[in-house]
Amino acid sequence: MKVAGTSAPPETAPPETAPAASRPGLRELKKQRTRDLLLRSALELFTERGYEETTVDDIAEAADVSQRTFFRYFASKEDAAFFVSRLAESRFVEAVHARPPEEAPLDALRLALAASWSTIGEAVEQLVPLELHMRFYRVIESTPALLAAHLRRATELEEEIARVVAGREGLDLDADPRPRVVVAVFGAVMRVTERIWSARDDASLAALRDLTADYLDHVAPALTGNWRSSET
Amino acid sequence: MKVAGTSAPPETAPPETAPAASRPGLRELKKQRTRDLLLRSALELFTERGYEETTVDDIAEAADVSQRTFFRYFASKEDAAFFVSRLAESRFVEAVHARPPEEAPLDALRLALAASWSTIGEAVEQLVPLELHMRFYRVIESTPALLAAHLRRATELEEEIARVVAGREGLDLDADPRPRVVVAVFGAVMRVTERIWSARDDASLAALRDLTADYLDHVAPALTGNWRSSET
DNA sequence: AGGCTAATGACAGCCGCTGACAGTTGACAA
DNA sequence: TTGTCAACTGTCAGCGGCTGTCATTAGCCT
Repeated sequence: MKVAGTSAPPETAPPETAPAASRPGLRELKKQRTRDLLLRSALELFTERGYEETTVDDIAEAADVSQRTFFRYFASKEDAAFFVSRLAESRFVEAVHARPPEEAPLDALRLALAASWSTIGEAVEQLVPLELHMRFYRVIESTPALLAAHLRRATELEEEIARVVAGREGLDLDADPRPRVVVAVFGAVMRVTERIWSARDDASLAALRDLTADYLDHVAPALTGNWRSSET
Repeated sequence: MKVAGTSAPPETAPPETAPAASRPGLRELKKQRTRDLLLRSALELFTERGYEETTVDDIAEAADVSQRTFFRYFASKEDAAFFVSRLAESRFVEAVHARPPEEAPLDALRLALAASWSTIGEAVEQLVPLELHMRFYRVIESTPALLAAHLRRATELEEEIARVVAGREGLDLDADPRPRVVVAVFGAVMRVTERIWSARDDASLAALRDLTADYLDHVAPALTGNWRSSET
């Protein structure tokens, strides 16, 4: 039986890193460096050997710290794996917020996505090479445990976005099914796209962007009646 | 690093149980009983104490076998948790297969679902009390690790159904995005429904059935333009 | 009855993860 | 500068999920 720890685990983002901006300080700098090093070491090992084949000890050793220290920076091995993704997702959420409220919900989501690609790319690059992050997506798709975690995180993100959409439209999220339904549909198409993309050769962000745009165009036609009477 | 075992793990369904039908035999009978007992013990403990709070040792002890034996029947703790779900899902897949090919894809999925509820209920009851299975759904929704696994399994199921849909329509699954898109949309609505349902009081199968039907009616309206100009 | 083989239990060990404790090292004031 | 405090870290021990190994048990078949 696992009990809730008395100490505060990092979970998603270390809250104590906040005052770093005011005045870095040698201590904060070292922490930042250790975390970045752990992060890069982890992603590199994951993409080279595979996620399951990489032990936390391997990562810690690559970053010259103890295994215990790894777990002081990341709540779990999985937490480290999705650290960069969290950044990217928050950019998308911001983009949705920024959409003018007169746009229809599904359009707003599409346009927010289109607008945030470059921002996402830049944000990722601050942390790790963009190409490394993109390659890691293939590891996610091909590793059951990671894919499962990815999907769960995706639904959490969808809930957050559904709240934004409901707010835009002035609706009660629990009374009206439509916000969650549109967002779920949007998310579903995104995940189908990710999957197809990760199975292909071109692992670039541009390829993902284009494929996503293409698939989103097929949502409406795919839902209407008889496919055989209309052209592809 | 985990290595692939030399022995064959059960994974999803024990393949050696196949010849049981020809002539049960005392051996097969005992195996069946042990597996059923492990399954029920697991689900009961999961719903009573929670999934994380139940160790495999607890389950094994409740079924009077060693922990090692548990892992001979189920590939993992998670595998046991979803054993019943697998049964239910296979019934749904069969129902999709049975739909007349002239129905539009989304209609076929809806009608297959509507047609399979009772079949699913019966199939589940063969294995464990239906009410136990329904209660366990709430555990799934409230346990991150289980929810993640559930979502991953759901996407695998969607891939299978997408193949069926593509077959019905005579399309190449990898060339035409529409089969995967409809199925993904359908699945997305299903998961939203499950979530809402599990948060409510009425944990009955009938409640899930009605809620699902209701939400599926909202798919088309939710995707079209301006919500404020049309009624809820 | 006796041999064959599947099923089981007992044991050891890996890996993810956590609590506890002690040692080290920046931060900050006297 | 120096001393104190708090933060960061390493070490160690231990739990739970999971697997390989091997000896033992128990159904099956002649």
